Amino acid sequence: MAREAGVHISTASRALNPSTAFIVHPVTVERVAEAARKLGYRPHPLARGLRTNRTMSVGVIIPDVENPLFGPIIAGVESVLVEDGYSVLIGNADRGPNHADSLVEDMLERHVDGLILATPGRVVSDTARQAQRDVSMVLVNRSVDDDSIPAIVGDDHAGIGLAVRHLRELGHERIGHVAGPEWVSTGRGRRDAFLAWMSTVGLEADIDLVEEAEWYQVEPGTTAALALLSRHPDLTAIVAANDLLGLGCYRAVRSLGKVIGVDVSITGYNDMPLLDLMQPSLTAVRVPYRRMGVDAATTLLALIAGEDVSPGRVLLSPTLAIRSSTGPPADRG
Amino acid sequence: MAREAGVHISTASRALNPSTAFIVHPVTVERVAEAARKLGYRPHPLARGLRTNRTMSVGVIIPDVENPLFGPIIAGVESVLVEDGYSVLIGNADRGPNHADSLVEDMLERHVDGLILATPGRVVSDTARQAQRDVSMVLVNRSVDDDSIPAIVGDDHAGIGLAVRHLRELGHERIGHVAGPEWVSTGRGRRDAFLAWMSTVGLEADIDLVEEAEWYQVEPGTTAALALLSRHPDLTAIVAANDLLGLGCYRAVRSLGKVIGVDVSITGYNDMPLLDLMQPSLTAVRVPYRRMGVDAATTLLALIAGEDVSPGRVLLSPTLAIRSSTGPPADRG
DNA sequence: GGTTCCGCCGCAATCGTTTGTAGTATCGGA
DNA sequence: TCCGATACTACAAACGATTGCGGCGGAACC
Repeated sequence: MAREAGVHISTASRALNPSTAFIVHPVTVERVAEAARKLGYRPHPLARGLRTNRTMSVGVIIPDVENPLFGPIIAGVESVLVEDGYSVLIGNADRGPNHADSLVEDMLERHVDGLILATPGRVVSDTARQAQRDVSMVLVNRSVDDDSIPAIVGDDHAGIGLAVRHLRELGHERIGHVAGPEWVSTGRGRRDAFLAWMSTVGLEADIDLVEEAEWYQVEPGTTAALALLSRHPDLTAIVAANDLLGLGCYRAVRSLGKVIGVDVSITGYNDMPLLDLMQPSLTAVRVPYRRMGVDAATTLLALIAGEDVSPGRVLLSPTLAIRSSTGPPADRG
Repeated sequence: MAREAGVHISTASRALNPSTAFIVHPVTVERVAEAARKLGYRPHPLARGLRTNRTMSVGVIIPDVENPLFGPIIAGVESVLVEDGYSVLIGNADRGPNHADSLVEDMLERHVDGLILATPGRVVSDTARQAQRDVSMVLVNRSVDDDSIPAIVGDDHAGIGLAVRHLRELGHERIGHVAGPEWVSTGRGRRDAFLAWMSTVGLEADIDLVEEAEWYQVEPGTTAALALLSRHPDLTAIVAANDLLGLGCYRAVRSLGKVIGVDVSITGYNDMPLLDLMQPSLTAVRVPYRRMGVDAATTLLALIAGEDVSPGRVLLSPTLAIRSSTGPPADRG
């Protein structure tokens, strides 16, 4: 130990710890620091954690690590936590609905100092709810209906507004919506936002203009778009609740012999990578996912530090990446 | 503690530990187990780790978490490690070349039981090299020139072979290669494989048929493809060292007024998501990344368990996803 | 009946820190 | 000279587990 090297025993601990260093003589501090440097001394995190009851680690639970969406969130979270000396434990909840709960329990057993949940759903399990008593917790990219847990989410209302207004400004009047599943927070939120914005821009807010896809994937998107277009053959634009659904709309529109961006404009949501390389490139609402991770980590640190954080949800403003899947409606011949 | 609840002191420890349970009377074991269950007792991992010198955690260092390529690797690693009670600490080395080293040091300070490195480069830093003394270590998706560290990598030779043979069977005879940077292990490896396979299938293995892109991105791909096609206007097919490079070739080919899959066939490498939705969809060599993660974690566990693992590299066989960017060469008019 | 052996359990040290408390030296004031 | 305050520093008890070793009982053997 550095203690042997320098001179004395546990004085070294105080000397090395900035918040207690004032107790020990400056000269001694320097001597200890020197010895520590020379010996390459590193405090043992386990011993320290055992005593202080902190592990300097936080758990991040992701519904599906393979989904490119979560990369930026993880990166954002990691970037700020590492800065403060925390480590990031990741949990991949891809084994069904209650897998997330078991991961939460694992994390609690490991005595993480905080927890960041990105699992979907509009309600949180009892496990998670009571975990909140034991550990600081922040939600990211999802929220709970009663806002009892701090959440960092994209502003879906604003995002859908960007899409709807963009289409309206291009001249579209018959706009439909391919929605995500209702039980997912983003599914219902974006649908409601769509209807609200339709009337805001002076169009008919008819629930019949909405078709719910079974899941956020290409196939269900095609199915939903076909259903929507058969009910309303005169639609000139579709707002999709998700990029993959938007790409699903591509297929539907093509199978009807129409041209994307001319006969029917399409917008996506999230702006995942490679959309700009599609033919045509997909106009999409861009959600600041990295920022989301950064903010989640920041509020988590605040919570851990004991600062009181308002439990509500923080909305991050999206932007619109305008590409070639949207254009003015074709003249009706 | 469960000890108070059950009956006695540290006998509980033995009773709960399967490998020492035989020392204590079966009846006592059951009583302890019962008490532990009732009290919801959980051993404190820090206390245990302090004594046993194991943290039951492993570090995974990724060059860029935002790259969709690494999602499956992480998922694979996580899936097997969690099974054995390990936690996964992730480190995102996106802050330049020596960031990975500092992450390795962080991990060592945390006393991880093992380390999985996915950082690129054909050589490993001194830091990493000497870290190998302190901790079990496995490389994934990269290897070192001297094979001194166990590595799980895709079989690039076989993969390029799939692409070249596929094109050859379609009838192509003038095939070029857009290579990755030489300093990256995959860059050089795939280039060498390309040249080797060209002569294997009875074509001219001319280094002049290879153009090196500056980096694995779309833009450099376009640049390289343009250079290649201006040198060899008669090429009917291009093997790209990477999907993004392949997509870069799309632009180059189009800008020359040629049709992809007809005038010029193109193959990618990695088979990242969404390639099937491109127009045309990109034929690509598919690398089993999840499997790669699984195997890396498995060998790491073997290393940790003290079994001796051959330090060489394990090659995972790729497959070929044939899509519409490749087709028989157009008849020369 | 006494000795040995064996199965089972408890004692106490240990891992490497943090931290409350006690101790020591130095100095100034009376 | 003695006392008290001040300014450090050392002592030792935690934190919660694992583990070598010694003890204690009963059974078996002579």
